[in-house]
Amino acid sequence: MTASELLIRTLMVRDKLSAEEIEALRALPVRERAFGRGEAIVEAGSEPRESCLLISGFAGREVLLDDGGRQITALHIAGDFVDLHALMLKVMDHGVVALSDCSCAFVQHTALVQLTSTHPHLSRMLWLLTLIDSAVQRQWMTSMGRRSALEQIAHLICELYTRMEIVGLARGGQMSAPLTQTVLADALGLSDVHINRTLKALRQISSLTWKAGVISIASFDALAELCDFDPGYLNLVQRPR
Amino acid sequence: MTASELLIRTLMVRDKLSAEEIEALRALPVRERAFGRGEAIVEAGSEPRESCLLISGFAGREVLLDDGGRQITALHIAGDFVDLHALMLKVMDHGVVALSDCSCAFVQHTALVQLTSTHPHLSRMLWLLTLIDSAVQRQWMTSMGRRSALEQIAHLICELYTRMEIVGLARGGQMSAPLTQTVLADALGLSDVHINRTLKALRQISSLTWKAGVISIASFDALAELCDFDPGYLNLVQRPR
DNA sequence: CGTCAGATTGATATTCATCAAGATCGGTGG
DNA sequence: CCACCGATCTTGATGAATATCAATCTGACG
Repeated sequence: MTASELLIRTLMVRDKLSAEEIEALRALPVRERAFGRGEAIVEAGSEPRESCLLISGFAGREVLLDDGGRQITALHIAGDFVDLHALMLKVMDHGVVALSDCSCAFVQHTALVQLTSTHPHLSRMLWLLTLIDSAVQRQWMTSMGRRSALEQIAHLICELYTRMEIVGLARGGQMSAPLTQTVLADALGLSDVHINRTLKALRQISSLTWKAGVISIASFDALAELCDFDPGYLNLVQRPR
Repeated sequence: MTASELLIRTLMVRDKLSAEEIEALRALPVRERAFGRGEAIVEAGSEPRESCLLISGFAGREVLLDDGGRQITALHIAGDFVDLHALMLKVMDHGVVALSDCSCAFVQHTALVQLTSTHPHLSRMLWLLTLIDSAVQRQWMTSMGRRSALEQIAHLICELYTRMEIVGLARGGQMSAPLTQTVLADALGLSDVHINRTLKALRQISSLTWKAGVISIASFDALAELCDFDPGYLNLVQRPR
């Protein structure tokens, strides 16, 4: 699927778009580029002149520390407008990295600013996307601060599954998730060893499988129950915005 | 200071505003209201029709869990447009609570939407404010996941001091911070007992004082050094946005 | 067959939570 | 003015959660 169609679909999950708006999105000029796993898509400290929409693969935002530690603050999947932030922030306070092989579409900031000027509603919709990112961050913080490692992992899996399902990348309790346990550790703020052990425990109590980059969930509801997952924060409802 | 002047100042830290834009902001109709400490400013699950700008006092965003736990995901001070999120998200996935006595200004969503339609640049500036919130969240996540409790507290103090200084509420190493240790614990994802002990350690190694709601920092630089604080993420620079 | 990244496991140390008990302090009613 | 009260801060003792260090195991792949 092309970048604009992906974006249109992502937006239409949250609100109706007029034919004219859809046209405007289709008219956005994009430059496509592939990244290998581990490659930096946007460097921390840089000042990008374009924003990146993820067409396929997994990407993450990361903050790196002096001592070599890193915190992944967000995971992104196909259809996510990964780097709208740079549009307003100008200087990247974090990096975006490919967690699997990725295909990206870049849109010039000038084109996006133009779009926000001529289409206030689309402007709000893009704003909305970043606000949903914020809501996801709130849930991650809640997990890190107040949920057990087990619940934390379960919650992340529920979130990922829900998001993947929306874009047609998950179904029947199965989804591809080519994430290393170390990546998971950096995302959840835990050590990789602890992730390994907790994952083992989770497999045992919830008949869940995570092998060769594929997660299989026996019962999503049971998993959601376990970690008190409520998808409301993902804003998967059409509403005038 | 009035709500609009506060907002104008907050925005002008990040970009220049035209006289006409300043006029438009001044013309925003606001309704003011006071809240006592502990009072809910915006209820989780509600669907506000107006957004809240903090005129004075401290407020927090909080996510509550089944088991009675809570995670505070953001702290807000005078000048912060606390609840722009509701403008797009419609349903609150979290609550906003007064952490001290607060004075708030509410702006109707209809007025804000109107503003975003007629003033694309102001629209982007409001968007920017929420993106800065996001950047702050990233730092908090980094602290929670990868910094020690000591560094985490130090980092929060550095951030708060920097933000307070901008709006003229801190100077000479002193600022008012009427926050309970329990509030701090809920914000950092730690237990209140642990906060107490770590705070004691921090007082000893960095000649810092926190008494009767007033924080005194002997050397900001030393504190910043301790936790690797870099204010870049707060976007305290004027730039065309 | 060797290599390498990732997963797994064991042993041990550290950090942090929990439970319980004072201590401090501002406010309040008598 | 004083006794009391509740909220907050403080401290100690103990246990659970998690990190760290060090091997070993597995599987893909040249």
